[in-house]
Amino acid sequence: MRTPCCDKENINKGAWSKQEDQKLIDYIQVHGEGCWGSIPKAAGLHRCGKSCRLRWLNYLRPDIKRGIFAQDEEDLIIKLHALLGNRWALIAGRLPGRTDNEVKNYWNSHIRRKLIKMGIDPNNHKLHKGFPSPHVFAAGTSSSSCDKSINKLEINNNNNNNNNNKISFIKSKSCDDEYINNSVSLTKKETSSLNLDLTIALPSPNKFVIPNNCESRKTRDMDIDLNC
DNA sequence: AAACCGTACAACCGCGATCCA
DNA sequence: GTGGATCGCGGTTGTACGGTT
Repeated sequence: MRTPCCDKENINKGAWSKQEDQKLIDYIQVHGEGCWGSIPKAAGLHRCGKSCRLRWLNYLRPDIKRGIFAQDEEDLIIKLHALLGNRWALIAGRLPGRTDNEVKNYWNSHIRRKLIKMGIDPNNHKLHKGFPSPHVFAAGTSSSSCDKSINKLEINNNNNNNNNNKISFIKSKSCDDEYINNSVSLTKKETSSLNLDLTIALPSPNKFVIPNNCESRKTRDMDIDLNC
């Protein structure tokens, strides 16, 4: 049984006041981030450290870009989600000034709905079978051809050999065809000719395993560079 | 004008990973 | 090697707000 992260008795919850925000900002400006457990007491806040961390990282940090997402940001989120699944922190790491919480919210409130409207299952980026007019989202919006539309991307590392890592683009065959798992296996070199330009740095072979369900967190420190 | 509904987003919660004594 | 503390993440909830009936 874990002990609670904070004493529930004396702890504020819910929306932060301006005064609380200012206290946290002032403290971090002087002492820097980190040691979240001790920050509330030191800053004179009746909040738990976890709440302070969240407030700072998701809202108060000076480098946070607020406001609506640009089209290219949205495209990138879709691409990265196809690649990484619900790894919001990793996705947000590729969007300067955006937080994982913000990306996650934007996905759930905007993109998810949009994909569903387009007949695409947001969970696996596949077209729903029998969807009347599959306006497949383009993996790169610059792509005008449906043939280039990539609906799912899988990475397999079957034999723990970096050189043999295969990146499989599950793509729709054409705009009019029913959706088919038309798996195209490409080596890393071959991907350079696609709109989705991927270079993947592998920290170690056994970290480069993305399970099909993308649930495992064992790959959280995988370093992926996308140049889109 | 009031009630209802849907959306957006801030914040919380629980859990696994990591750190450190 | 072990266990508690802390961190970081993703899922979920709560609520404010705008639009519709």
